[in-house]
Amino acid sequence: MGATKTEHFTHRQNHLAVLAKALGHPARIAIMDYLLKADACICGDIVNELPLAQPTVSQHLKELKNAGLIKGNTEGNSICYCINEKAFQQLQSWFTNISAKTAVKRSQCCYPLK
Amino acid sequence: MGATKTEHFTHRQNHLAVLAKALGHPARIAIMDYLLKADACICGDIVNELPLAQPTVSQHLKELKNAGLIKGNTEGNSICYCINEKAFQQLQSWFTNISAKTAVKRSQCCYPLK
DNA sequence: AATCTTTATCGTAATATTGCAATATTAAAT
DNA sequence: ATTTAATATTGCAATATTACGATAAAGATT
Repeated sequence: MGATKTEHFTHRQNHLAVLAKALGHPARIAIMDYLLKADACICGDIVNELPLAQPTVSQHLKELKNAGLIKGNTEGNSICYCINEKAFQQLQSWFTNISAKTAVKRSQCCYPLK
Repeated sequence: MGATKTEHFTHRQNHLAVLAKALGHPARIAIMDYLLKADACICGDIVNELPLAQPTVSQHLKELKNAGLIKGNTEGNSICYCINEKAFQQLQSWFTNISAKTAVKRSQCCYPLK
């Protein structure tokens, strides 16, 4: 026991979970924030922006990259990172779907007068 | 070591991470899917819908509830669940923000000809 | 070539998550 | 009051994550 039973779920469910899981750490949210804040992609100084040791940041970047949320481009001896729009579109379309559906049943759901 | 260093990040970053983390498991995506699929909130039969033992499902529901993503309403000896729209709006607005910003710099970012 | 800079990997300790059997709890039904 | 049904909690084993020091790798600089 202990390992997630991915085989019981759909490919889509597993994929959404992988994306969400990758964003499920404040350091990785902070990385995304930083990539967004900048006007262009970020080359090199992500480590200095975070309150974590370099190996830890490297590990977080790797996880975001494995999930497909960011792209990295070697530029000399440093690496330029930016957000991978496509992965975010998948998440966003799911959220849009949820918002649309919950809006429909908002009034009738869960806390009726009874 | 081993524990997430939440104190180094902003409240907003930690909160977004909590929401994303709660969605970072296929069983919990499946629960959300099921709550969405139904026309109204779901009373009672979530356990039967998932390929996991009852205590495991109960635990996943608890995590979604703790994160604020779903609401549970006791109805006799069963519980009615539905999605908490507000929590999703926070995530969605973040994603919308990301999409808008990445669209702007799409062409200039990360894989220049060079 | 030696050195510096940047990023990755290894190893490891601390902590968290996942899953479930067993058991408890709570309310309905008999 | 017992029994039944639905959900929660406890306890525990297996596995995963987090963090970082030490070290490696790869390109830039001198």
